[in-house]
Amino acid sequence: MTHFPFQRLQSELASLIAHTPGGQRLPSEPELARQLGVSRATLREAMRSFEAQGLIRRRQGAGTFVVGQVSVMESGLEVLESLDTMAKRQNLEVTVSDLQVEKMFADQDVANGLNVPLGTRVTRVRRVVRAEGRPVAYLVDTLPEEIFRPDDLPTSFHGSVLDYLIHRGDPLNVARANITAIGATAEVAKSLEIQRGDVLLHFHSQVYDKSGKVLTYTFSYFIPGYFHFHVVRRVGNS
Amino acid sequence: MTHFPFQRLQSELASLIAHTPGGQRLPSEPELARQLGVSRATLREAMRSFEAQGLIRRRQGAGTFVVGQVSVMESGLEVLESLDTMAKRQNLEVTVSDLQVEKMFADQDVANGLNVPLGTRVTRVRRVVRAEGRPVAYLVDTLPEEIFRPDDLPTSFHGSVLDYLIHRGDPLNVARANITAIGATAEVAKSLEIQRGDVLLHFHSQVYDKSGKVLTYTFSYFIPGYFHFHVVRRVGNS
DNA sequence: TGTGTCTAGTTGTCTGACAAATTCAAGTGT
DNA sequence: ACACTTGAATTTGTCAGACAACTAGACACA
Repeated sequence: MTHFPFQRLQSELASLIAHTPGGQRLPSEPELARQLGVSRATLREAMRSFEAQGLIRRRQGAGTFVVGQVSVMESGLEVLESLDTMAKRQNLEVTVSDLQVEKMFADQDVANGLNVPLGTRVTRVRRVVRAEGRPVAYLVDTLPEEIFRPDDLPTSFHGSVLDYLIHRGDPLNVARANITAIGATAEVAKSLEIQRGDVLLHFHSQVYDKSGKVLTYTFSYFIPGYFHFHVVRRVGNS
Repeated sequence: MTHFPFQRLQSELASLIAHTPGGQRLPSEPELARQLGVSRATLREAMRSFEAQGLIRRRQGAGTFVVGQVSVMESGLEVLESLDTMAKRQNLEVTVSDLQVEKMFADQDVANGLNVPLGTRVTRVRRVVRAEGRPVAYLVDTLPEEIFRPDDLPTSFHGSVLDYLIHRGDPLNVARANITAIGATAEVAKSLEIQRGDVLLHFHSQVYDKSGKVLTYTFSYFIPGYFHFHVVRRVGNS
């Protein structure tokens, strides 16, 4: 039952990748196919699934490389803090790239997320967070323009909307984060320099002020392995 | 730059799948390849990545089907409750299959997770949770044998270790859950009837009693889309 | 009614080939 | 000595066609 080439192949490939140091090149596809006793087409289908898991990276003309893991960022989800402060707390070097700030009008999704009428003027901030030069997270914040106007950007703005609001003294209260796992969409894949469909941890969250109004509506995409998110759960004794 | 066949193909395939009702069959591979203007080999590589996202399912000899979403289970992570009570709270029908209870000795990972010496006698409970007949979660609980012995299983035991401990009156306190996204391993893929490498939400958690002792060490794997996990985060003003 | 068989259709895999991108060393000119 | 060009070798990306394995439905038969 389990002797389909594809499944056996995945098993052996997983082992090979696990036992190969990060950054090192795998044998070429024709060579690997010969060693594992399958055709190149079948091998490539299996490779595709490992690429989607972020375990390998293929470059035409160069070869297939095993990606190694790096230092992780640890965070308890009960506390709302930016990636930047999270990184600073752990003495990790992170940089921000592809910072974009733009005006737009609320579509249905944004209107729902921010709890504002359709077509409301909003500001959208996108950024890619990198650790050790590689993209590790992609963040998209959307705020009502009355909260955050692109024009009054301080020169010190480094991309963290949350840090900016806190520093500005806004009366933040709580955030609600929805957590799931997804495959990367085209837009996200491009920003994180991965393939469409690669596995990502996804937060979809809102920050409320003390009056219950939504201040920001945020999509966060994290490449697994670089982060350790945890949460403490209390027994529900109703 | 973006006109490589594979990327354009993924885009068009995503659209096709999104616009096809759940449960319906897609055109055959030769037919689709002809329509989209690519070879069948390239089409299959793209298909593989969508299968890994759980959007389609292929059956040799039958065809390729898009999987429709079903009702979701909603849960706040701050409260520790079993999947069963979560489902009952929402009037959802869930069933348990492949329930296995076995004795074993703690390996390095279990010893760390339970904070016990290597080789300690432990009990492991595995089960697959199904909604509407399809697997949606795979749970592996590991407990010291002094806490839970396979022999004293009540006949009413339906798989939830947590419910059992609570009902027995154990002084549970809190749980700590680590959250990440992973590709399915061979074992998990088999249990959840998916492909190795398919994207999953993964919890890796410990339940503590009031004295700080670890009662259970649990691995949970959730197929995305069936669950809505959320957590409330408070602003960290130290 | 039930059962086995046949057949057309579909996915799984293989083979061989060529295109496109990368790398690196040899060569060339200044 | 140094910068640049060229070209061959290597590697991944894509293609075409073929056959095997499997499925579902139609059909004949008891």
